[in-house]
Amino acid sequence: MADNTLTPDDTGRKSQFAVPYYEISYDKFFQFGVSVDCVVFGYHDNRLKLLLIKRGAAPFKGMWALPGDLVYPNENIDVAAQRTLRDLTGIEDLYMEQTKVYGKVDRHPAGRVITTGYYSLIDIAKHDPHASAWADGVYWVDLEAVPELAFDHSEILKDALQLLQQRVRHQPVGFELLPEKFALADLQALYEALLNEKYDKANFRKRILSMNLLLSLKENQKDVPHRPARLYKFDTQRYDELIAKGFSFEL
Amino acid sequence: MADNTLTPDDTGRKSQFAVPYYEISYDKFFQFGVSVDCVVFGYHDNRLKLLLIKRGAAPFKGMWALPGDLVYPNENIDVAAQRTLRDLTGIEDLYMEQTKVYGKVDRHPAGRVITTGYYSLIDIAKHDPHASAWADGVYWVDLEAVPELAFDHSEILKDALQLLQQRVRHQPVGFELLPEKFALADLQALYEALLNEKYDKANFRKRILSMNLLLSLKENQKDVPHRPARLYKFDTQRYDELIAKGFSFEL
DNA sequence: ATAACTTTTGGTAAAAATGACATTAAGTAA
DNA sequence: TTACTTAATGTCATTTTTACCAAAAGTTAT
Repeated sequence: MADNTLTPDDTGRKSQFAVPYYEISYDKFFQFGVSVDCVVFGYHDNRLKLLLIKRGAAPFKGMWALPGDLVYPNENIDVAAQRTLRDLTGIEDLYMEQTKVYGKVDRHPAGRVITTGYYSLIDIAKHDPHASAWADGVYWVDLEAVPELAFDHSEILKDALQLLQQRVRHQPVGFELLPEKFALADLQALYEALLNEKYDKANFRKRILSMNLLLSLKENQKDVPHRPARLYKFDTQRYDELIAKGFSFEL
Repeated sequence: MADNTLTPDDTGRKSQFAVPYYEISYDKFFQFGVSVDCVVFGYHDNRLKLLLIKRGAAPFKGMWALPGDLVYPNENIDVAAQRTLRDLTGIEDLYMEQTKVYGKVDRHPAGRVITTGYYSLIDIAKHDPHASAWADGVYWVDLEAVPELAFDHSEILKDALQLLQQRVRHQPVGFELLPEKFALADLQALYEALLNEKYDKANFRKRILSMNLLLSLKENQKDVPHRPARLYKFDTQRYDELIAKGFSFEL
């Protein structure tokens, strides 16, 4: 727990390692809990969704929260983020990226806990999350309908959303949210949903195709009540080549 | 210190708060040290510089390192970053922004310490750093000449540099590095140094001025052996207005 | 089979942004 | 006054972006 009576001078500490560090007790400084919180975005039915849990225990029992957990003292934090999501939802090997650190003194009622936000994108169809022991359940919630969250999770979400929009514009991350095979109109609808903008269909097509990042498949849409569109898939290999040459994706 | 014999199962812990959190001892989880490390960029003589300290004590005694320190248990981490820089260099109220968290288990020889990187930009002429108690000294080092750093600070620097270039392109942060009043050629030289590119002088001028973010002063350069250029200053108010209208800076 | 309909797909022309370069202006130094 | 240096402005060709049109290709209803 955080010692709220400690002030910087109470330690009598003048400098970090003025004498060999192993001769000094820095116990006062080694009292932090560290956690990770995952902001997982999904996409379905033309809408952006967020993976949330309903807290089954105090504090904030009954409130919605981001999936997160404390980090073990012998665990890398990036690994902890992966583990948290796996334990909670069964989802493995997800691309995750740090957003920010949240380190206010009283952000957690159980003591001094600093947390790192991670954001991730997945194709909902591929992953059916299941509830874990300590959450009543895990749900995909429409982003528009997300209520106030536990802890400072609303702030974490806000920052992650901002990063997402950044990334979507400058890296081809949008493809993470789509099935392997997709039509250009699907991709356009996704970008329009993510960025709250409208694009001309013909021009969007030209822009995307001119990047040479999509492989045209010999396959069309099925079960659509009109002319089916050609399906494409993202060309990872080509993307890596282009990046190596200094290409930078811009929408 | 980190307990390296602890494994996730040793705690017998199944869920974060399955019973009220205050009835459980989570001591095992509250053993982290937390630190901040500052990547401070400065600009002088057309060259980008980095603020470094020479470590006066173990570990990594004698090596170059980023200015950084442990966070107090009752101190917000953003505040800790400001304090560290103030104690070390006398520089106050600096604009600082988080870069990333570094949370590998064995990144610090004194125990389990996770650190947050902060980057900042300053006009060197305005700030003369002075040595503190626990560092031999604080120096501006030419970025090209930065050697291998202590801890994982080289990695922190690499990430901060990447973020800097990002920011420079998409936000008008470059102005932080220049004096209040500057000529367009100064600004151009700065951007060329930051981004390793060359611009056409006339076109750079048009591009920048068309953004309407600079106030033309009724004042010229002094002591130059040729026609002195008009001085400008950054129009913060106008920038805020534009941002409010959804304008986004792009170089 | 054909017509009506819907969406894909390929194209074109105007407008806008970019980039290369030339010219003029305004100061300093001899 | 002249030479010199850099600032500042202007022009123009090229490329990129945008708006919009029309043909093509499938589906559904008749």
